[in-house]
Amino acid sequence: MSKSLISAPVIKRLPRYYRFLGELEKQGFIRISSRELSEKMGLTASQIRQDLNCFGGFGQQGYGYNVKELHRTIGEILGINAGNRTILIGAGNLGSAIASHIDFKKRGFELVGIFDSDPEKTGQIISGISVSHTDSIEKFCKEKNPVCAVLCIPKTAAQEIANKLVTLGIKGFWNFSHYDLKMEHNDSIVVENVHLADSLMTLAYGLHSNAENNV
Amino acid sequence: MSKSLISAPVIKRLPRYYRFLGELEKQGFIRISSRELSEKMGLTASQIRQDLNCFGGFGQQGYGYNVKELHRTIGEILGINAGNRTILIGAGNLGSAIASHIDFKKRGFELVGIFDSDPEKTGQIISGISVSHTDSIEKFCKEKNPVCAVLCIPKTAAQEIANKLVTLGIKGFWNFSHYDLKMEHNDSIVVENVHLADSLMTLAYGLHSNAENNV
DNA sequence: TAGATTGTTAATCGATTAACAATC
DNA sequence: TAGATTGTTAATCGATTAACAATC
Repeated sequence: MSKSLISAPVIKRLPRYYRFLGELEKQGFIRISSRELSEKMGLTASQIRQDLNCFGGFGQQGYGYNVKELHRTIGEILGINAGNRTILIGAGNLGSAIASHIDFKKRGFELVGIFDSDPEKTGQIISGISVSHTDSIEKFCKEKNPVCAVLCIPKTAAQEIANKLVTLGIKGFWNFSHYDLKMEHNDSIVVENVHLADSLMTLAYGLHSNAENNV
Repeated sequence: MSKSLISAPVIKRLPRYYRFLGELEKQGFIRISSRELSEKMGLTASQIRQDLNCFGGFGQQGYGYNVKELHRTIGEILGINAGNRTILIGAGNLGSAIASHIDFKKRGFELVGIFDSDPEKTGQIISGISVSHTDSIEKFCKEKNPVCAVLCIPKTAAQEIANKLVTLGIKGFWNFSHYDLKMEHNDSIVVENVHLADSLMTLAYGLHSNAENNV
């Protein structure tokens, strides 16, 4: 068990801090105060200090934070160097795009296998990896022990495949299947659901409500 | 102006309600109580009743909610039938996948144009639409008046293109560019940032923190 | 040292949950 | 009618913001 002691809102903000600090480092910033960073990010300085202090005192009174050091530290906290071995299931439009477009290495992952149930896709090379048939997942997992799976499959198949993958040792899911995976009674499995359609509908609401109010 | 009176957490939950109700409708449910729905969705019944009552009293005491009717109503609230004319900029891996994979129609959008700065891409057909060169965006907007833009371009180009699109009448952005668009002093523009890399890093954190705690 | 800015505690704000009267 | 379940108000909880003493 042992749920993280850090609250979800804080964790969700970490990648954004990481992103901004990386940018600042590139731009040559050596140090930055919580106030300066808060203005750039559109947060309060208080929140930044509270957030960072969940993990330790990374700043220095009267000086601020060392940009490079803080960037590196947050990367460490996020697990940027974990190299989690990862498989991707479903080499359709979206799956292929995710495989090619996302820099897994930079985010703490290593893409080691791509699978699809369509025999026509088998053998295709995506992002330097040859697509295998889903039938071979079990064998692959036993040999290579991946810990993470990206699901780019229809929602009807998602839960079943996820359950099977858990028995094969998968500990984390990046789920694009328009379905909320349920991993009941199993706190050791982490799931990140990406609901692109939900995101788009939130945008629809924004446009709709603005239009209604003649903004 | 006129910021929505509904809080962001509520709005973000609407698409999920919509999804679950659609599923229930398909499964033949005629009515459902807040308690029953709360169990299926992993929320409290209180929250569901509070959320729905932001928009009106859709239920009936002693009975619950009519599934079909509630589904339809939430769709209406989200603006599922708005048919927002939409252009997509950046026909790379991700852009093409989004264009093909997302059912824009079903979410209140109509994809009417795809643009890329690479002349090699011009003329390619993606999701039934011929890719045009970005140089022609201005002309296109003046003729077709799209209201929404999907940005699948590198982060370095995002802000500049977005600014230009705003002058051409674009009111909403679905932004995949790994960059937080800033539309200052302009409440009439809505932005939905999709940070796939941030999502992946949140997953990295989950795996990392679980591993640390020997879960 | 004086000035700046953190780390941290206390106050506020907002969101979630609980309770219950209204009512189908 | 009696039972069920809503709509809504009140209580609680947690997250954000403000304040300030500690300290570089």
